[in-house]
Amino acid sequence: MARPQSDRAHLLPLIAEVFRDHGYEGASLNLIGNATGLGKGSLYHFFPGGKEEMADAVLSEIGNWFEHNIFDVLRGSDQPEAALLKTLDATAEYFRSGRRICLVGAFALSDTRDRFSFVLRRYFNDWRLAMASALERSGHSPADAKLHAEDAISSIQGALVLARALNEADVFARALDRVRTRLPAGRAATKR
Amino acid sequence: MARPQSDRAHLLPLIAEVFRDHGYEGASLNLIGNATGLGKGSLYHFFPGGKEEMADAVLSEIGNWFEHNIFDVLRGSDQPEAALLKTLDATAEYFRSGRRICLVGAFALSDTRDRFSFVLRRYFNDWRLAMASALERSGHSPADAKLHAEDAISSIQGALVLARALNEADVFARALDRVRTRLPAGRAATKR
DNA sequence: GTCTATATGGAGATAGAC
DNA sequence: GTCTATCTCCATATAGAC
Repeated sequence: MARPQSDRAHLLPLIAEVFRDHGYEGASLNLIGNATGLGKGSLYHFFPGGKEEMADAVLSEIGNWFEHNIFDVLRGSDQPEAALLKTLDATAEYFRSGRRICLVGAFALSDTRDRFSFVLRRYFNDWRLAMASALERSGHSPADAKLHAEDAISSIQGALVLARALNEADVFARALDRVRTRLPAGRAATKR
Repeated sequence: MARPQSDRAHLLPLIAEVFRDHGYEGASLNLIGNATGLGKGSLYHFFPGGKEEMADAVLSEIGNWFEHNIFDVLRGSDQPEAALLKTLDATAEYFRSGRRICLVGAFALSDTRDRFSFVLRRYFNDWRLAMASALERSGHSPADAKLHAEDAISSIQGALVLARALNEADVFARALDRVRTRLPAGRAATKR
């Protein structure tokens, strides 16, 4: 099973994990080399732009994953409430139930923020829009849907911070339970 | 007005701001020197342990600020609901209504996590305990109080992430409004 | 207490053999 | 494609004059 030439896709999850563990600045090429089993020469063969191109590629892959597995599901489903619950499960799995941080969120709080600001903004904005779209179709007003989406996403992000700081992954599970509980309330609010 | 010898307290807010802007790794001694107007020699005079001691001192000062202005108020007040609202206002002011990040949260997501894990853990745990204490005295059950406190703190932290990533400070204001709205609900829940 | 060298290490990045 | 030098730069940290 010959690998296509210049196929760097299989490296991205490995590099992403180094970024998650050490941050952008802390992820040295030595660490990335260890994680991938490649020397610097090979790394620059795959990523001529160096570390910045690696981070770009990693962020792009993360964006694509969410696009396909979360955002598209939220936007496309004709059963928006089922889609919301399904994507929350997928989100929990992605973040390993609170044992894995959100690289995009971490980059937003670090000094890499300016470098990647466009991508960070798009990631969270797309997430908010997609979730709001599902909430609208489940009966919320547009304004209400946006607020609930924002609430859900910041609850998730905050829980990842707190779970990591306290070293209590359960914090994330409890936060996700609250998100699930609050979401369906929107339909009732509209019908009330 | 002679400054006491070896008084490094006035440096801490300046150094804290550099850490907030550039992260621990990104905050070089050159940047810190520029921010404080001191050369490296002077910096090592005040902080013989170098950058790590600076970060320790900064985290310690932040911890003290929250201890006095937030945690003590929450624990000590005989008007717990007023204390909750008052400390939320103080929190909003501290984070400049979403334009300033939480250094402790940022450290929790970066590779400095291990180095400062004890302090990070204590900060968030004390916050949770203090808020839960006030919530209990306002009528929540102990378990319920802990959950509500955890919810409030992760909402705040997540909103700081989101506000920074989206470059929309309003996200933080809206999150804090939701926190305020949810808190008093606890008493009703207990009486129900 | 402040500064200007300076030491030393590791970072990102490149060159070129294989 | 992969590797091993090697380059250059900037980081932390130190020494010692003033």
